[in-house]
Amino acid sequence: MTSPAPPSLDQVFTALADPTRRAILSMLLEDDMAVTDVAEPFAMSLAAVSKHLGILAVAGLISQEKRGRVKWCKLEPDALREASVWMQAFGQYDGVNLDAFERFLAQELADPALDGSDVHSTS
Amino acid sequence: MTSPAPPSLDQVFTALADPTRRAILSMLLEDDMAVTDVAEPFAMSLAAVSKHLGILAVAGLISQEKRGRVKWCKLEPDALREASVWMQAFGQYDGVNLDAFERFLAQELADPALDGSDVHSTS
DNA sequence: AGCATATTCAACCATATAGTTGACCTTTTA
DNA sequence: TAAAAGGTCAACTATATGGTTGAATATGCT
Repeated sequence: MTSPAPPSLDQVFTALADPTRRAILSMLLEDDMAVTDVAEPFAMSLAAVSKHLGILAVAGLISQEKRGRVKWCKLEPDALREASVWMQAFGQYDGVNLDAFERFLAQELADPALDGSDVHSTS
Repeated sequence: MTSPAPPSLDQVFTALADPTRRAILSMLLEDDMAVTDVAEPFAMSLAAVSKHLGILAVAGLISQEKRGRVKWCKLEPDALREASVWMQAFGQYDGVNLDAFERFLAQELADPALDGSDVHSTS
């Protein structure tokens, strides 16, 4: 078998263009999941979700490892970095909202438990 | 005429998924260009390039202004901000809570002035 | 062994996308 | 005023995409 081609920007951006696939990535952000569990919240067939996962895998955004009869899906954030870097070339994001973003992250990472509904409250 | 809907992540990522459109963005990074000049290096019809530019415009990635018979195309890097920040959440911070992040993003995009940062500072 | 579970495969359908060509409208120029 | 230049529109074609269903393939359980 040939070694897999590195994911292209085409594949990464195409994968990200679908809201179902972005939702899947969000789910995998929290934890690794089996295909069936990924599919559960969606109003579409298991086969359809399986296809979406295949597209995400080809794009390098997730990896899939089969243990027993269960195929585990894992977020692979590295693939996003290439695309992110590409985008940075266009953004003069200097002052925009990265300051606010970093403050958000600081709070988020400091105390993920209290982010229920008042993300920006300081209380 | 209705005010244009703000570009969605769908539209931005879909626009970025095509190599021709990414090449166009690269060209516009250097300078504003007329439609005919944008089309010149591509081995496709002017109409096809015109369509690509329309897709980029709907995604908010470029703006188009008609002066005389010439329509000038200008890069609008701000539209990349939302998508880029969305990606950063995956690329760098494993533990980030996406629900909170989405709320942050919604507020940020709705009213950047409210977040207390010096949004337009020239670093 | 036999059945249930987890996942994919294959065939199919509807719609979207990227491209073409030729006609058309508007603006500039001779 | 007539012709050329800059773009878009409309109709069409081919292919890609996202979804379905039913059958097939493994693996695990009793």
